[in-house]
Amino acid sequence: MGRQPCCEKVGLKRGPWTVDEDHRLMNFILHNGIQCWKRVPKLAGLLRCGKSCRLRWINYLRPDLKRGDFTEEEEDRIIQLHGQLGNRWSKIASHFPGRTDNEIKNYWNTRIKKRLKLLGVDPLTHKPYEGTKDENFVIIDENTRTVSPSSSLPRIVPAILSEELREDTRVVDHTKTVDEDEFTSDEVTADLLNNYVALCGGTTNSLLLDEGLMVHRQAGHCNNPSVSQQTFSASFADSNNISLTTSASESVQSIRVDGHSNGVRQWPIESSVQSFLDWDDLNYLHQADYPFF
DNA sequence: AACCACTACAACCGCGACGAC
DNA sequence: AGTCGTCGCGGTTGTAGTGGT
Repeated sequence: MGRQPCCEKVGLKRGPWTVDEDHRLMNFILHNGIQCWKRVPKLAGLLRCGKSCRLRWINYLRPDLKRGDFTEEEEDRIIQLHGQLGNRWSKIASHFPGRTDNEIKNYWNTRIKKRLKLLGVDPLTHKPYEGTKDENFVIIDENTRTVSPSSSLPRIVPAILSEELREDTRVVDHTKTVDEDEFTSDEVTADLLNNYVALCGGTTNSLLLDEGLMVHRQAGHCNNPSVSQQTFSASFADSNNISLTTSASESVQSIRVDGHSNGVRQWPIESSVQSFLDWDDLNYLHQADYPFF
C-alpha cells in the first residue's frame, strides 16, 4: 500500500501564515470546534492542508498558550525531564501547561543544548564528555536546602539531580556545631558527593574531601577540618541509593569546599567556563496578548 | 550601506500509531 | 485480519531578525 499524501498539495498555500489566515482559522475553531482537521481548511476557507492548520493552532493560535521566555525553573525541569525521557517532546511538554512540544524542542535545540555542550556535558546522555574539569561551581543554599545556580553556575546541576535528592540536599556550615540529630553522616556526605557526581557523572566515584568540609561519621559527628583528606568511594546504584565506603587513599577526582557565606557554599569554577554562562538574561513569563480576542 | 554569520523560532515533512470499517 | 484515514510526534528546514565587520 502506497503512502497517501496527507492532503492534496496542488494549489495549497505554504509558508508563513498571514493575519487573515490566522483570523479565519481562529474564528472557525472557536465557533465550530475541531472534529476533523482534514476538513477544517475547506470549511474555514483556507488554502492550507489540515496538517498545517493543526500545527498553526496547536503551536501558535491556541488561547491557552503561555508565551514568553522560559523561567529558570522551567528550564531546569526541561533538562531534568529530558534526562529521563529523552527527545520525547510531547511527553516533556505535558509537564508544562501552556507550552508546546515544538516550543520546548526549539528551546532545547537552540539554547540548552549549546550551553550543555559548552559546559562539557553531552546533551544526549547528560553525562560529561571525556576530560570534564573537576572544578566547577556548585552553590548550595542551606536555607532552602536546594542546589541552586549562581550567575555563572551551570544550572544543569540541579536539573540532573533527581527531584527527591534535590529536595533533600543539605549543607553544613562548618563554623557551627551542628546538632547530631539534625543531619546524619552519610546524608551530608552523600549530598555533597551526589552533587558532585551529578556534575561529573559516572556510576562510581572516589572523592577526596578536602579542607573545610565537615563530615559526620556514623560513630559521631566531626566538625574538625582535620578530617580532610578523607577518601570515600561512592557507589551510585541508582539515583536514589548511594552507598558510601571509606577507602584507603586512592582518589580519582577531588573537590574542594572553599568557603561559604550567608549559608552558601561554593565550589570553584573554571574561569573559561564561566565566561560562557550568561543565565541572567532570563525574563519571567508574561501573558501574551492574543490579538484575536 | 552592504554583506555575512549567527540565532531563534515557525513551519514543513515523513513516519508510526491508532481507531474505524 | 487487512485496509484506510487521521492524528500526533520528532527531525529537519526555511526565514526573519540581529549583530558584527
